[in-house]
Amino acid sequence: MADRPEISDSEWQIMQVVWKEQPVTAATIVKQLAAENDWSPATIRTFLHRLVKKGVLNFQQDGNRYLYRAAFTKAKTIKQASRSFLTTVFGGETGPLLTHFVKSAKLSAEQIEELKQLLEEKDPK
Amino acid sequence: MADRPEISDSEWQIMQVVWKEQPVTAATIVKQLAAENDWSPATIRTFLHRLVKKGVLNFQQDGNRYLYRAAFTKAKTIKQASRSFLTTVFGGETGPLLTHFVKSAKLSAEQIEELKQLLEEKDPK
DNA sequence: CGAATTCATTTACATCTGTAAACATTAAAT
DNA sequence: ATTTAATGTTTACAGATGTAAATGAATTCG
Repeated sequence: MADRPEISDSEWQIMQVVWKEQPVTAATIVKQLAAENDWSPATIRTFLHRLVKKGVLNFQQDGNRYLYRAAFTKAKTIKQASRSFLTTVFGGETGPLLTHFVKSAKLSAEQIEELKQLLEEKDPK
Repeated sequence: MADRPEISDSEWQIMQVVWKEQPVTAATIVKQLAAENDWSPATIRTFLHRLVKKGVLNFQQDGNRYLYRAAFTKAKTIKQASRSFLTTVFGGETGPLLTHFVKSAKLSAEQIEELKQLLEEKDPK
């Protein structure tokens, strides 16, 4: 439906750790996600394998283990997922999406200010 | 992974029509989506069937066809999907999500104004 | 060096999705 | 009333996803 490599929900969790820690070993990812998600280490390794197969992760051998790296930037991947979500759930209408999230958000004064600033600078179209 | 009835991308398209037109027949949905998505009528009927089975759609018999109705409001369903997306892609951080969408959005002057207004009224937390 | 441990790869399997044809039932047309 | 058309139900099947054990290869410990 969406763009090239489709990343599932579980795989997103893996990727979040990868982007934060890369280059990263499977062991590190297991340490950070196994408990939190009640995943067995084998499950996490399966996800890593699939992500490599999908071309979302690259790796470099280091002794008997791999050092994984994201094949795409987090920004780029977020952009694709966001576009897809916008289309699917909000019919492509960013206005309503923003309204929804602004209403449901808990924002600090600084964040509110920053967003107002961004809106200020935005030229209407 | 997320909340109760999981709605797939294709199913979302069906639901968008249902919320707009309900009560609605399969024929109407076919008319609106078949061409656009290059789906055969049979495919659309499968989606309808699955949505009923998932409890996302209800129906009422009318002669030999069904009149479908959404079991949940669009607002409620959007809310769940949005929460899920926020968690998965933005790690639950609404601030960055808003920043992202504000930056990528094409907004009319009115929309910008409305959003600034909403932010204005928002008490920081 | 052999044993134990650590990784990655393969295999497994149920459920979900996308996609649609086959079948049965009901309504409409002749 | 019989055929035809419309509509829902069942069946099909490949690929994706969640979940994980079995297997094989490499490394480290004794």
